[in-house]
Amino acid sequence: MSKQKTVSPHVSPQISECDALDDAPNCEVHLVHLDAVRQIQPELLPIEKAQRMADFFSILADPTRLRVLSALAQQELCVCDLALSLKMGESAISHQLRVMRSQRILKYRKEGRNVYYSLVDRHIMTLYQEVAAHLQESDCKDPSYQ
Amino acid sequence: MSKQKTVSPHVSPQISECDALDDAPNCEVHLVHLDAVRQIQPELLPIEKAQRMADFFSILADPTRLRVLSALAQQELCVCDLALSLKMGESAISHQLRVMRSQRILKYRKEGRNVYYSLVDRHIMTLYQEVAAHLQESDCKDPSYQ
DNA sequence: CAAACATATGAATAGTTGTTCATACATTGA
DNA sequence: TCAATGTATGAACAACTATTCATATGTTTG
Repeated sequence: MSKQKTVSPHVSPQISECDALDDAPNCEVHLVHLDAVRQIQPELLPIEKAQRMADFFSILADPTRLRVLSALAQQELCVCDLALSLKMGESAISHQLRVMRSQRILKYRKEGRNVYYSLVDRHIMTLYQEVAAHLQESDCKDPSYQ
Repeated sequence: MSKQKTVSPHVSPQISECDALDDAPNCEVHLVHLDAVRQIQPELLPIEKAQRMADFFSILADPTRLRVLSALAQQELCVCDLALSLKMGESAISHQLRVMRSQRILKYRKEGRNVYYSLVDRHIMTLYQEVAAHLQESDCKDPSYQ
């Protein structure tokens, strides 16, 4: 994660001459809604924060990791338990566990030659369940929500 | 999205001879916790569902899309407004809007030659805020939660 | 100590993603 | 109708991701 991509490497030429937005109202923009653009500006998620949030969501954007989480939501398990449960190689699982460890989603505990993983907290599961509910809804195409 | 990757194309050879897990307790596994593996099995997120959830989280796993959402959380905006706000090309924005439209996160409304986008509902923003809170917490490294 | 085992890690590969460029489509106004 | 404008889209490219294989590290047991 934390893809460290060059932050906006190419600003589009279409707007590059107009980047002094905050203090240059004499900008030669054609027909856009400058008032609206200025209004939302202060609440706009800054790039750095957006990147951190995206990194976090990226963790959950993988079916293998979600399945691991669904297993660990029930009880702590070691790598080979998880590999057997998901019918995947232990190396693949270990790699994914490291990803989740690095974002403080999982913690681990060594006991002999086994390493037992578990969830850091239930926060993730709340998200997990909310999205499950959301998907259920949109499957039913029920427009009555909100 | 919906990467249509071949569902578990290569089962690891380490466990391939042991895939009749549910009804073959005479499996020659070495030291794993077979009882635990069996316990969690019924609650394990199935691959297909995991894939759909992952697709959904993928939408939120991009800083540009998160920034677009933070803008549209305030008011509906047309493509060029968003492009100007984020200082990005209109094509890039349009591509991202399509992604979010396809997952029913955004809806749009045409008015003349402008297309105004807005959030389908506030559900997404709830997730957004929960993750923001989570990141705040883990920044502070406060272990008192849960 | 050596062998077996559990896990971790690095390199390599195939697949996916996001932006750009070029272009097409649709709407408006002259 | 033609030119200008706003948006959409396809192809191409670079960057990133997840799995696999091979190997390394550390632990237990004989």
